[in-house]
Amino acid sequence: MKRIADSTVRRLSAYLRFLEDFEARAQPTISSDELAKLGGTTSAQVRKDLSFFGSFGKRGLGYSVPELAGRLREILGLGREWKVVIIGAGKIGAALAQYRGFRQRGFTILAAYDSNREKVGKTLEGIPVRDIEQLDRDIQREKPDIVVLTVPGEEAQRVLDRVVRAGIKAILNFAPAQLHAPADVAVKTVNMAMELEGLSFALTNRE
Amino acid sequence: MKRIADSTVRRLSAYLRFLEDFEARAQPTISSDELAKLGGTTSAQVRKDLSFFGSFGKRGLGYSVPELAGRLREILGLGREWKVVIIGAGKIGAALAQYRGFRQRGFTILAAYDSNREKVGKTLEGIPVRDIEQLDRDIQREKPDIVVLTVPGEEAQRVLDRVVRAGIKAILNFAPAQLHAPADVAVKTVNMAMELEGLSFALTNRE
DNA sequence: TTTAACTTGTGAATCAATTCACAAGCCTTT
DNA sequence: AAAGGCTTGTGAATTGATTCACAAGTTAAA
Repeated sequence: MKRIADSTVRRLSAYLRFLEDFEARAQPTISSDELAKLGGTTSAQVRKDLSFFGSFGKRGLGYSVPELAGRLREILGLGREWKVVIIGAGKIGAALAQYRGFRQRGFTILAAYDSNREKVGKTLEGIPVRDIEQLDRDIQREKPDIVVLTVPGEEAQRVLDRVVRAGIKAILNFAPAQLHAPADVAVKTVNMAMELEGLSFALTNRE
Repeated sequence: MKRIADSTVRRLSAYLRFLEDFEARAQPTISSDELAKLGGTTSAQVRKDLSFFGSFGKRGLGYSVPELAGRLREILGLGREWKVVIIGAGKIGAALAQYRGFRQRGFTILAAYDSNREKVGKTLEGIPVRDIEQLDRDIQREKPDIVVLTVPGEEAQRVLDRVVRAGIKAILNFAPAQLHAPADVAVKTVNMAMELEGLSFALTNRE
């Protein structure tokens, strides 16, 4: 299969969100133009994005809302449960642990890990906090699919190396660090400082 | 000035991070190739990124670390203080309020706002939580530069419209919603669900 | 001085993403 | 059954980003 651009996947994700709204309101069909308006893009872009995966629409009519939603869930791999562990039981870890969007989309948080003995044994928004020491063992046993990193920047690469060695293939990183991973491991980084500096740049360089 | 791509600005931000490490270690110069390796890109990319803003290096030698760091701070608009308010004093708001990276880079959090009377009057990690009702008045008086949105998705657009009307030109959005704003308003959205679905896609569509 | 080893800055070339534009298909009305 | 109004799917064209490749400048050593 041809390599799909990251930007395309993000848009598919957005389309699915809109489709779910329409599903809830029982609207039967939607056109590429409607999806485009909602997503701030163009109808050609919407059709091109979908065309990488097949042709799901009816000329003259548009797309069946439930059918397209189903297809997108399939494409995005949302038909199954993904098991997630959070490493770092700080404020960000806590915020993520209570985030409903996780569960809603089939992401189950198994546990959080921390090295702080104060936190271990307690729960974080109902999720057990375990000792980081048992991480490797637990990965063997529970086979999580995704690791969310909310550790300090200095530790992020070390933890990443460790979970990659244990077989993890997908990482969502909130640590402010540039991480390096093998090509077969998907890493997404959310870097607040970078976003803020993007805004600072935009405010500074206005024509 | 020619339009600078978002990806370029993000890389500049990354380069600055590396330069600060080198500054701390008092290394006097650095080459585009070293920066590239750290940032997971190529030396040509580094030089091209910088070339949009001038020529800061010395052939045969590389870049003076403190000079280039200074230039990048200038380009990114980090020479001044940016005033930030957080709207939504929930878990994510709390996580952001305590995030040290903010202050470190000259972003001062003035206040958090919430509609929940329970929270108003208290503090969030040392930051006062104010009634959302006084937001417009406070924006007039304190003139914040950046608004961070951590409200529920359904409310995000309404709050955005409101702060835009009050004159805000930069918004960092954590609500899972597609926001629409006038062209002269910079909006950056951090959408956890989208990142997770990106990982789900990557795990699903592995060749 | 001359030479060798580096490294920048930048047009040109390539690669990638987006937009255009239109034939082809579907539905409704007459 | 024909016409009119929509809307898709997709090659082609365009626009944008990245990579190539090399002249030109710098330093250090001989």
